[in-house]
Amino acid sequence: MRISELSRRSGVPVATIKYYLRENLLPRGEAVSATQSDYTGDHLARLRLVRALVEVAEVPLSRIHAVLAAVDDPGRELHTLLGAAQYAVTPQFETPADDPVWQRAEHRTDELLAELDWRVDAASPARGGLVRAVATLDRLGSCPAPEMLHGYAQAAHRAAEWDVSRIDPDAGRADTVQAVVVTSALMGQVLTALRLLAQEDESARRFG
Amino acid sequence: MRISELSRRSGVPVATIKYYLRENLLPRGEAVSATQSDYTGDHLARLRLVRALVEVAEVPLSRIHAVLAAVDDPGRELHTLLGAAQYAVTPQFETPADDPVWQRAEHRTDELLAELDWRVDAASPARGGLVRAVATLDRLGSCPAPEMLHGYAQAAHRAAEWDVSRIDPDAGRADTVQAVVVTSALMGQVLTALRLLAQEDESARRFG
DNA sequence: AATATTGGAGAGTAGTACTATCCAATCGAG
DNA sequence: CTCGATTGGATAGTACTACTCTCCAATATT
Repeated sequence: MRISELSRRSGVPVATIKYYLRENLLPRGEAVSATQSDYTGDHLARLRLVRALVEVAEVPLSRIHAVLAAVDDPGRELHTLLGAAQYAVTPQFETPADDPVWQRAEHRTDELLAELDWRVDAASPARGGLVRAVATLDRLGSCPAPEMLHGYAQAAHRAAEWDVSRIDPDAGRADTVQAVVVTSALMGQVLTALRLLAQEDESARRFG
Repeated sequence: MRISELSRRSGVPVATIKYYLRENLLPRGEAVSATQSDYTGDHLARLRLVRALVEVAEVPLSRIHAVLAAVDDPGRELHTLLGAAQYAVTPQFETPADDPVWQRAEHRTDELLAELDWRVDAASPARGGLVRAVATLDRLGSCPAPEMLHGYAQAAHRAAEWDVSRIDPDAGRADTVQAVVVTSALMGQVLTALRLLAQEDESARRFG
């Protein structure tokens, strides 16, 4: 298909598609002539993936690069892909060196992970994000109780079981890889939205 | 305290504090003279709240305005505050009019909410976010199974119970209000991070 | 032959969140 | 009391992201 059809079928303006081509977020179509390239269904699927990550998961383009590199790397093992997808969609930040609040949060986090017996990388961006959130809550005087963190961890574990059970290692690689990325990013939005709705319901039952 | 001390104690540059004063994200200190104002502990707490929402919860300043308006409204009832906090921290977007995928997602969402017997506002931004995420998953060919959505909903409900149980209606109003906002925004980050860590653990156990 | 589309490149734009500079008033150490 | 530092207030400038627009020559379509 030509670029105008790709635009029509995806709903993405031609100018934006050209921008993605320049930024290597979308591979070039096969050149048919000096003024025409042929785009395939794969291009359409890739474009939809990029738009889903940009619009819905709100992943910055710079990190979508990393996601796509992982998706396109044929040598990547399945169990490292999830880590790469997570790494790419998780915001990065620098950790303060000598902050007593931070160190306390780090200690509480590691204690929690040890009690749960979760095998996670100490350098995982998700661990950093958890430490930061706990430290921030602490600083605001709303430090969550250990039981609350455990309750949350159980809820998170339940969701994660569904996520991982969804991965079919025997399916075609390209499909699996995209499913992992999509699950990681978009099911997170689903969980967030469901939590807010559950809050609304629970609050109405108790106080409404 | 003076502005320099407020800056030192919060870690926020003086120029940024001045910017927040201009943008009405922070109330002005009491004027002592033409070149000096007095800032209190309340200013420090407010500043920390704004920074937590900006840095950790990644709420845009425009929406922090709405959060603070809800926090500062003395006539606001408790059970409407959570809604306002949610509304403020949830990204807005326009819904497509005639999109069969969207309508299917909307139908599936309402069915789920009906089965769960959750009493939620049909105009809730969280409901819109859920519909959008489901529609996007569908469009990418990874539409979640109803059982998976139910599993996620149970996980979300478990987290929400902790959130709501944390609200003490008898505590001082200002504290309660801030706790609600903080819980809504920052515990969401905690849940997200815990889900990613649980994925890492679960994936290691199954495939690692 | 006339009109439209394409690939490609470059510059321009809109929005967000600061950050820097300037100024006159005033504060504070010596 | 003097003189450098600080403050409130205003204005302008910056860095970054994600597009969006314009232009061109080479095709493609009618």
